[in-house]
Amino acid sequence: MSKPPSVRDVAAAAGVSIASVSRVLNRSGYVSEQARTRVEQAVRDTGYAPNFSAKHLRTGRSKAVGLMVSNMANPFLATFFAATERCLQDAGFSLLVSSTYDDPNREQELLTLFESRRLEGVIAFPAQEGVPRSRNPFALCKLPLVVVDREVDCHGDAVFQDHRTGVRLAVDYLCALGHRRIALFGPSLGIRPGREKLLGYKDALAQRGVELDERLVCMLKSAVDSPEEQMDRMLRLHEPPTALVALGTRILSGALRAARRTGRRVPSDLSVIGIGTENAFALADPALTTLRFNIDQAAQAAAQLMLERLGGTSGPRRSVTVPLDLVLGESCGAPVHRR
Amino acid sequence: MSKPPSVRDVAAAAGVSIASVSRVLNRSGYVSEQARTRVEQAVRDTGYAPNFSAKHLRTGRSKAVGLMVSNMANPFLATFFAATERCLQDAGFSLLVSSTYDDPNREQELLTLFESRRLEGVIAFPAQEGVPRSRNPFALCKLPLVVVDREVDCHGDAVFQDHRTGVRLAVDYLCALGHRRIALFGPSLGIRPGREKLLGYKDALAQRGVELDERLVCMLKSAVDSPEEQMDRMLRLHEPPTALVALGTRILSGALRAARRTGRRVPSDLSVIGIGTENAFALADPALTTLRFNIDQAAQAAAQLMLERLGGTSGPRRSVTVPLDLVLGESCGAPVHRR
DNA sequence: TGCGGAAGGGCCCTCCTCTCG
DNA sequence: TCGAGAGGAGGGCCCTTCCGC
Repeated sequence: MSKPPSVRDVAAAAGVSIASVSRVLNRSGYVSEQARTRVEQAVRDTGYAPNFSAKHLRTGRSKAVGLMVSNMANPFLATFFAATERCLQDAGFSLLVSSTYDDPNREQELLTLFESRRLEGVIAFPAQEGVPRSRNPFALCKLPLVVVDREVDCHGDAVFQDHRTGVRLAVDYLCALGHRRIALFGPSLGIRPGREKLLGYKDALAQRGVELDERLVCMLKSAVDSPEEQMDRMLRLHEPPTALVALGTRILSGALRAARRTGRRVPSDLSVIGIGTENAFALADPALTTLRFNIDQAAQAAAQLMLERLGGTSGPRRSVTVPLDLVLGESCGAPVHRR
Repeated sequence: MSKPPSVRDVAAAAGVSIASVSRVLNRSGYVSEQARTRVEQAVRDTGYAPNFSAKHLRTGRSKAVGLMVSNMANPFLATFFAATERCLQDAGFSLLVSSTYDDPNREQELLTLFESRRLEGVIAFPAQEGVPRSRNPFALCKLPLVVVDREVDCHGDAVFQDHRTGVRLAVDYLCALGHRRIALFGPSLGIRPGREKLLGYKDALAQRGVELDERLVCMLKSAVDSPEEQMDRMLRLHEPPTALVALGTRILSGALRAARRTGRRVPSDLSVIGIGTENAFALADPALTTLRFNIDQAAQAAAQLMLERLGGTSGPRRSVTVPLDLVLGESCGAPVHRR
């Protein structure tokens, strides 16, 4: 457990001053060819690795960015992380990641930790929207910030996914197949993705002249809400839905379970559209028609915005919107009228 | 963009010396009640957050651990990460995570980065086994190390999943249902999980007195290998398999596609067992009988081993083995003889 | 031009001093 | 007079960079 070598050790081994070692390592200033080779040899001999913390203290740059998500077990977030890392590592940045489990206290703590570690910026999926600026840790945080898929009143740049257009396309597709009774299941209206999805649903119905039936809409309020029970309820309506747009993985499997219990088959009795990452539905049979996230695009946009800020770009908030794609499978067909 | 406040600023604001500020913050030494409250107030007023890098430089502890995985988009690894983080954060450690995409060069670079950042330890899923010690970056790395699910010749502690017993249980279950022709699809034999799985398969067959037919075994060599084609081949055998053990998500969906093309139904014509995390197969219909990873257990074991080493435990390598559970669904039944 | 000396960045901790009972 | 509690001064962790030879 001996201490790792420092510049001093390298300088001694190479027979030069520590200043020269630093010059060689950072390729700055004038160094003779001879000194350079001796230093390089000494670095290898001693197994020297420069101490990032000391460097940080001196230069003021930690070369690290924080990523704050609700839960890394969520495949969307995990994939987003992987893609973000790929973008940032070429610029020499490391990524410190942490899950908040949507706990505002944890968000607060984490931002404090990020500030303590003097990270250079933060990319975040905040848990809440509508928190007044004065009590909003994100607004209070002075670090460069990129907020993804949330409307938060703060200085940060923003990346949005175009849930609204995505859902509009999906519902429009079902209308085109002849459906008029289309059930919508989605996440909470408390955050942007849920609100935008509902808007997209309404857009499509309005455009097609289909009347909105509130009984076919279920935007879940908590993780405890049961999509299965809600679907049960809808299927017992006088005019039950002939199509299902289920905008969440857990939501979809719950709703489908209810549908199966009534003996309905996909797509003959019920057309179904889901949402997710590329691999989420590999097992579905028949292949599921899906709204697909463009995760790489979103992550690249976030990383790009961050890198530009870190590079010194100033100016007002910017925002980037990334589309959702409708990928056709075999889970949708024309509606059949039952009695 | 003014510089963040330092202990000096806090000391000035509180009207005490720097040493007293430090004593309050680290609750060490004697501080009067009055001084304490003044310092605490000054910390709030100035928005002071101690500089981790400076602290690290001074104390020699970075309070951070590295995690190296092949690809965070893999749900198993993402869930493992989340669980590891939960264990380490209570002890005040941050986690620096990175994906290597199974590139040994990247592994090497990453270990160098971890050493530069003076991380206190590394938890890793190395890409390769059998690399001689002298050229193995993990053996050469001097940091405390925990290796997960790989047999690597190095000083690190180890966490293993008991693939062998898990697969033995799964195959034995199929044998008990009457199956004798059981197809096995698995990952490469190049790393431990693949080897152990094959051993478990052989264990069960031997125990049940079923002869091993090599034509029913397909351990994929690369991500390009097509499980679909291999399953096709098996289904054209004179005595095709009546059951399928597919030990990978992509593997399973490929093999199932081939089976469906021949008109086989699950479980009447083909019994199926998969492997994965809790949520992986929520959509499968019928519910899939699954070998389930105990990810939390594995992550806790890895974190625990690491924390003990960081706490100063010395001594020889230790290893922990975590079981896989067989979770019954409705995808298995008695075999039907076709002609 | 090429090199070395030295300062300084934020923090912790080891001394040391001072005060009061 | 002495000892215990409280706080101040300063060195050094490792690195970069400004100066000056």
